[in-house]
Amino acid sequence: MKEPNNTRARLLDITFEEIYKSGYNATAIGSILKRANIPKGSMYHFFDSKRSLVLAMIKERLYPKMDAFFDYTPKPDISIYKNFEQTFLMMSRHELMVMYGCPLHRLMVELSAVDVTFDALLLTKYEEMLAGVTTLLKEGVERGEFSRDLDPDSFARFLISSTWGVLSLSPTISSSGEFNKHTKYILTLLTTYKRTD
Amino acid sequence: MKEPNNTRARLLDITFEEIYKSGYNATAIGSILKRANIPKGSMYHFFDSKRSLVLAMIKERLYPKMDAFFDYTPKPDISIYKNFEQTFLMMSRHELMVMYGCPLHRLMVELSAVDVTFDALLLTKYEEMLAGVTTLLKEGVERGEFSRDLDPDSFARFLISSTWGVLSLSPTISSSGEFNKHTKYILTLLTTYKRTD
DNA sequence: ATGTCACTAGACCGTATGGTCTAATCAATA
DNA sequence: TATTGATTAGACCATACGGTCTAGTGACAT
Repeated sequence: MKEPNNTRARLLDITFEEIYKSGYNATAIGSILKRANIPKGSMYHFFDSKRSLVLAMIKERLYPKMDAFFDYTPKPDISIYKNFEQTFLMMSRHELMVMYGCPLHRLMVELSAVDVTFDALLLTKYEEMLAGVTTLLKEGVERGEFSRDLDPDSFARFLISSTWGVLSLSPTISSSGEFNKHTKYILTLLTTYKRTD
Repeated sequence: MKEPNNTRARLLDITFEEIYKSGYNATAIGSILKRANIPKGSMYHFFDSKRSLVLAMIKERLYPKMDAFFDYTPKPDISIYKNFEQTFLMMSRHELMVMYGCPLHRLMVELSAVDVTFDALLLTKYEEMLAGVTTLLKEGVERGEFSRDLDPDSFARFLISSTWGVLSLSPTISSSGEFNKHTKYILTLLTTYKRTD
């Protein structure tokens, strides 16, 4: 029996890395193939274009990674505030994230305005993240941890976009320390909505 | 007398627009020339490469525009808080900004990690902005408007990067309304540091 | 009138890139 | 052993792009 063919998998792995680091347009298909030691024929056997290779990479690598990383389920034994705190801590320890920013964001910025298919695909995940963060905040309000003045949806948008903002300055400016200060401000703002009565 | 030759100026104008909308790599030099109705020879008479054309555009168009737009001088008759509020209001009314984000940020994200010359040039302007916002916040602390707990430098970084973050989501997500909510959060956080004693 | 110099004009070139095509492998099955 | 179907291999092609080159053109100075 032929041993499991890992060409497609390796191709997706390396495509993820290259696109993450250099972006879509700046990454030549040839450089991916060279690094992966995979001939062109193989690639065009599995995918019919660079676009569909990257589309598959997004679905089969990027999204699973994000799903494994973020957990939007409110934990009964932990305050929602603490929950956010922990997630930010995890992010700050994720070297790639601090170094290259959020891969979803990078692709959105580069491709959303240009390609409808990418646009739709990437937006879906953004909305999923948004819904997740919103859920957590809603739960916080319902638990009475936060005041009803807190608008979960709009705060979630602020939280995500501002965090993408700092991360997008990497690697030029942003460092782990920079990110931690950012976290502090977000959490301070969140504290503003804590109920004290 | 020959009437003033505006070829170079027009070239820079259109280069600004095209690069702003599509980014550096995605903008072909040919498309700029076509739109401007300028032959290649003219362009290569004034500039020796695409890079130096864009470098000149940054210095002679982008930066002057930013200088004309932002004013970091603390006004004696207006509170620093009000000052920020007004600047955010101006930004929200700037359609291009809300639509395409901050051109400086876009170029930084695309080019900083790649090209040292761009990196240095763009970073300089970022640091200038940062210094400007920091100055305003420092003045606020010195006036006693804000508490000494406010760290001007780090808050300025947060303010800029988070604002770039929302703007970077345009045109897909961000709209004027979105931006206003962002402003609200930033100002709320700033209010946190207001001295009340 | 003529020469000069800044600028215009666009054909042309080399390279990089995405994508195609055909021939070889090779494991599984008949 | 022969056949088949999936996969590998890489030469090859078309195009787009940045950049070069040479020949004009026209205003101004002499």
